[in-house]
Amino acid sequence: MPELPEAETIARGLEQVVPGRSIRTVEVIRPDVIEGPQPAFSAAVRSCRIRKVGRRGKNLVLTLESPSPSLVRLRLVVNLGMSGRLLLGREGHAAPVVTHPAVRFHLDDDSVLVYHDVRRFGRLAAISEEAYGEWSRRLGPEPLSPAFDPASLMDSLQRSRSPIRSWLLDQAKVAGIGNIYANEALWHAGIHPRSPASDIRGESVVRLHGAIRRVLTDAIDAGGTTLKDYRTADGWRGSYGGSLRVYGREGLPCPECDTPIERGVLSGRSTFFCPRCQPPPGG
DNA sequence: CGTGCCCCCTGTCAGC
DNA sequence: TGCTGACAGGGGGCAC
Repeated sequence: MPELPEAETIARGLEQVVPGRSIRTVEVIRPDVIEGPQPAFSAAVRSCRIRKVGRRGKNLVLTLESPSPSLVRLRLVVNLGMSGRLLLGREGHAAPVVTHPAVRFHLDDDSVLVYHDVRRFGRLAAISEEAYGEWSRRLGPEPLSPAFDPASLMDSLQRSRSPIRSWLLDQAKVAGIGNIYANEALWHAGIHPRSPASDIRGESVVRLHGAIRRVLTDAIDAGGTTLKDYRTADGWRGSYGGSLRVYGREGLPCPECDTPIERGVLSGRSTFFCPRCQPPPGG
């Protein structure tokens, strides 16, 4: 669910308020969302000071500093899965959106950071800087960073025959794109979801690069897309849903040419496209 | 390196 | 009203 724009919105919201605060206690309500042994997780993060809240791909990354033995740095990586939320509230004044708390971080200023997850597909991991580096290296480039440019995108696309929609969902290729923004970017670029990655060349690569950036930045500006579960750290909904051109719009007219939007299934997941603006590969 | 298929889990909605 | 099946933003593992 939450993709890059949603994770970015949450990270920005938390970055404004939580750095400098310490974790007083950790309450693990649903141990299955913890990566690895839960006692080790709790012991690792307890008493840590939060230094920074960032993002890598769709994951939230909190940089923590342990007071003992000697200001050891570790990273709290939060993958929100399909229905995860990170909500900041006041102790004893849980927001009404908190119906399925999985982990509560009680901070030293009477606030609580709640990891909330109905389906519990999300995961929380407390890892060393070294392990974080290894994990991060396995992910593709950040699509909004200078490292992601048309030339390197073209290079990467040439090495795969995967349908482009599947290619975009592969976090090792580009980090942070999920099913909503993959479908949206392909519509903006005029590329069919089943087009083999290596068939995308020249001007199409430039259009795809631009479409990915445009869709992601516009979605960040809108605070993300709330279809159902996603909320900002303050519990607000994202408003990019009104800007979706094809996702979830089967049968509705294409905003560009009025042809009804079609829905297909690719690798078991829905894909939406305009059959006229996004001509199928090979015909 | 691909693909499809299954699983994790809960909630919602359409159809009967 | 209730039951059943399909489906949902993610990702990992499996066989082929």
